[in-house]
Amino acid sequence: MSKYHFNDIEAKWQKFWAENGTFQAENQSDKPKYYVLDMFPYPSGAGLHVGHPLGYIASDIYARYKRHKGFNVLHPQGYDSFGLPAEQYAIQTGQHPRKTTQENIGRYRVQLDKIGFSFDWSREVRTSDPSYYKWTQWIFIQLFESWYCKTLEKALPISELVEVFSEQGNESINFDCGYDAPIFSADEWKAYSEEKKESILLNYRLTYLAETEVNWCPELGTVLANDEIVNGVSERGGYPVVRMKMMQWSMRITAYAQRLLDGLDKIDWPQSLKDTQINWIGKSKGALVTFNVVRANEDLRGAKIEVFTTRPDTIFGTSFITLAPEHDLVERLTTIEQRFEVSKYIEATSKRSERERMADVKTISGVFTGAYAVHPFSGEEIPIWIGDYVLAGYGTGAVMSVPCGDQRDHDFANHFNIDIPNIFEGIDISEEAFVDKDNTIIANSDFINGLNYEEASQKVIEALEEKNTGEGKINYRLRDAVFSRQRYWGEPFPVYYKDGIPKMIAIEHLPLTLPEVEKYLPTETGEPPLGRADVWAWDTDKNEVVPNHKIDHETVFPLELNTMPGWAGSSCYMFRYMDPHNEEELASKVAMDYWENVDLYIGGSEHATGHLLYSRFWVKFLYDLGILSVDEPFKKLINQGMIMGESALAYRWDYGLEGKSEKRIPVFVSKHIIDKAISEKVFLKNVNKNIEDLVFKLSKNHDKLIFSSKTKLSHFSPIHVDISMVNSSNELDIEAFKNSRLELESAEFVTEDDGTFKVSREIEKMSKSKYNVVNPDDICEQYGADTLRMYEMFLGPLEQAKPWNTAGISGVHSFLKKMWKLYHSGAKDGFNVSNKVASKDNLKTLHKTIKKVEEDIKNFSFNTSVSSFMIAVNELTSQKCNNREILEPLVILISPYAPHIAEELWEKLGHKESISTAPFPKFESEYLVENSKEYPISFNGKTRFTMELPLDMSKGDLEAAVMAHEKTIRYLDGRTPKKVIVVPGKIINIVG
RNA sequence: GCUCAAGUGGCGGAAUAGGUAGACGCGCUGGAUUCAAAAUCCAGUGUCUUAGGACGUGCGGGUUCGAUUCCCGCCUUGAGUACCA
Repeated sequence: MSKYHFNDIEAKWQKFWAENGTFQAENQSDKPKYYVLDMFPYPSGAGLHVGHPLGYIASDIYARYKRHKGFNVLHPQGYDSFGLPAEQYAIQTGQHPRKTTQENIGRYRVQLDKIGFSFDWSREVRTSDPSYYKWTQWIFIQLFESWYCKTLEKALPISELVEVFSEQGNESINFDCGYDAPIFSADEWKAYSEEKKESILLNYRLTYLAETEVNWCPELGTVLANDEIVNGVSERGGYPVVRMKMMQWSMRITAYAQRLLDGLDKIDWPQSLKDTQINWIGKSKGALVTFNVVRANEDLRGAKIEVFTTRPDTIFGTSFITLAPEHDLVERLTTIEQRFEVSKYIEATSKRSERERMADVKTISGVFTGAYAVHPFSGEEIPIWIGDYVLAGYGTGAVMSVPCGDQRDHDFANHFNIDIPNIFEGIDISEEAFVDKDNTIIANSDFINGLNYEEASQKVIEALEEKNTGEGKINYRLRDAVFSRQRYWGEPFPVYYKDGIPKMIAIEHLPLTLPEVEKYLPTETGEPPLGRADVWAWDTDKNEVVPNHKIDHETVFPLELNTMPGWAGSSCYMFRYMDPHNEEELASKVAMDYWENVDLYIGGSEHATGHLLYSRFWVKFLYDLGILSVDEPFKKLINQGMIMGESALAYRWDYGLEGKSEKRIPVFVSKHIIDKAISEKVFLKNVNKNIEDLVFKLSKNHDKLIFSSKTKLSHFSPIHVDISMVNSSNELDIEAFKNSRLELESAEFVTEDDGTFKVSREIEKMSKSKYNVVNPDDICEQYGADTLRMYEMFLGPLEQAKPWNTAGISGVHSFLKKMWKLYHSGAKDGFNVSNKVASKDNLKTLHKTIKKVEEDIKNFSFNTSVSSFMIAVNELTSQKCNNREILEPLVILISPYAPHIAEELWEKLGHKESISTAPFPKFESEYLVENSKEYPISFNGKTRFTMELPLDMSKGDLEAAVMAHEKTIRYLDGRTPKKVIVVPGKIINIVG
């Protein structure tokens, strides 16, 4: 009987698919389209581990399934190949990031190919290719040439805005995007200098250059967007981040805040991910209230402070106003008497890093400005304070403090002995603020007494608008996204500067390719790495890049030195796949109209507030421009869970040995001995004889190893051990471990009585530094790609995080061997499939499996369909089934999961074409209700009658069958049930 | 603190419009085959048991003929978010 030689089979079919372009998608077809996409990988130097392909396997199964169902499937893959790791490697080694990136891509491709994905590689994109980033630059220019009209709620060409300005000024323009434009007339506009016009327009553009407060990471030498910061440190590397002002390009994503929220209703994404985006956008409804300043510094009288509040109903509880330390008015507002205190306070707060400020939310700090503002309704004078609990970046950077209704205001007022007026009916606010707005009845508040939150808020807003001292306002937490990075390995901006005004390079001259530099570090003067390029100036006559020394500010101008952030290249790549070689357009209209958007997108949830938000923003923008016919990039999204590594830890005795590292012998103690010492509180040397020997050895080296009844796990340091040195019983290969690192050569090991050394296990993220990485290449080599694919699915639900456990793979592997055998048993020399008519049992097994597998694929419940395959093959084996009628559809069923073995068997079954588009088998319910059997029907413990019921009848059919006997079924008290639910042998539900 | 998700054998996990709990796999036990091993195959495997059953899906209640599933209150774990006025 021929054996299952998976290595040969897999190599054969991978070659076949590549040579025949089996998975190349056509941009025109009579078939319906389906677009399946993975989040493309960043090709890191470490290569793939078994966790990376999880999502790719799932999407591949779905793509292959859809091909069987008669769809024209687009399933491309590419590389997100600009980014920090390659650049940092370049800084360390001097190697060009292009080179290392290319090498890494090469390694990725080999690894991916071994797993047998049905990617259409003819459509591959790389974000660092000039032919690709040409279109990233092109989109940037489109954004620059557009502004967002709030009246129409869409982006419009900036040229139309210029027309309006020169015809009627800007008074009628509804912009409302964080820029208070000074009003000008048409005549004034025409009289402005070119420079002035440009600087005004810059405030309207969807990408704009502005002095913004940014998150500067000194270690990385670059600014970071909000989503690139986690817990106050950089996401990559965990370096501190400080806030500072810099001239930066920004993306006006805030213009799209509402549409980004609304769009979530139309797309099929996990609710948790939608929640994350909703939270990030952070819409809140409230009011803008203007307080007039009185009793301030002489020259500031009559100034206005705007505050944003979500609780306009509590306006009569305002007993002070608090400004963020960074607020514009702070310096000018402060009275002479308070000037010293205030500047001291501002200096102290500015020194604190973002992280310190976040970590230390309990400490209340602030300072009085000496100034007062007047309450818009009561006319009372209210003190103006400064406090760092008010954030400059949210709302207006100033709040009306209502200590009775907000805990932070309450704490602040208590701390500084400020009045806490009570405006709530029957509520005691002496201890803490009353924040429950749903149960609020307002009191002591003039015209809103007795009203609830809803009514009072509305009345206050009406009154504010009437008095022209405020208005209803919706505020968003979302900030505009900083788009400049002071890095080398990213897309260059297609921008040059003429008299300090940014100008776009004409589209026909793109791409503007990344210049060569000698070093990848910032310049000595603190400019970004592109400041080192010698050939980085734009000649507006020749329309090309020329050496810097030719800059004359007449026809040759300096180019932008920043590059674009990582998310620039990933925001629209899904459209480039539709027509990746098009040199005239991002993709042809025909291709984009045909493929529309991604039907199924699979990737990690860590991109919730980055890529997945920015991508939606750019797509909505391109939709406004009429370039795209869809305004969401991804119809359905699935977040695959992470596959975790199972780290092995050996415990090193460290207690009481601090500071003696130079002469210390590392001593490792087996896990069970430690556990025993801890749980039984025994002296360790009583546990195991070889500890005494060890103590003796150590004492010669003037160290002492003391285990006592007070031994704790924290007295040991867990050291990561390479998982290849540990067997499935958690026993360490001591020799291999000793030889793995120089400092372990002399190490001593306290072993179990049987001489073994046990490690403990911990589930952690897979990473090289934890020595817990499992390489898919090894698995493919040992078990085959089909086994890897099925096992990764079998591990558990797709969305769930789960540990990798190589031990379990044998079950899936032996299933494939059994599957192979099904087609080969009985004949000495190989393939043995008969044309006999299949038995009822055979057909039952087949159709049961078709039903289950198709349901599972539709529900993305791939783990359970692997179980169904196993059951099917076991049943067919014991039925001695080798009928073509059964085995041919069976191999199609399994081909999305295990495509190589399926192709091989398909060929052996006599087919010339690839199995990939063979029609998916049809489920016939008749085969499942063929057999029937006598069942006793009983309820309330008593047998009532027996009736003949089909073995695998659906629940509904069973019910119907019993309903026919309805009259004979009675409760013990004689009532007749309305509905009877039955499973074979038992009545299980009587409703009546 | 807030939001969300999840707690089922030794392990990964099945099963929810409420209806035979523990599918399937790993592991373990016994057997066949083998000089032996690997591989393969067969049987068993939630707990207790007086062998008839009894008890079992984090804990405590509730609804129901019936609850892993629904409701209320806890506990635990994980994820996200965090002075957002």
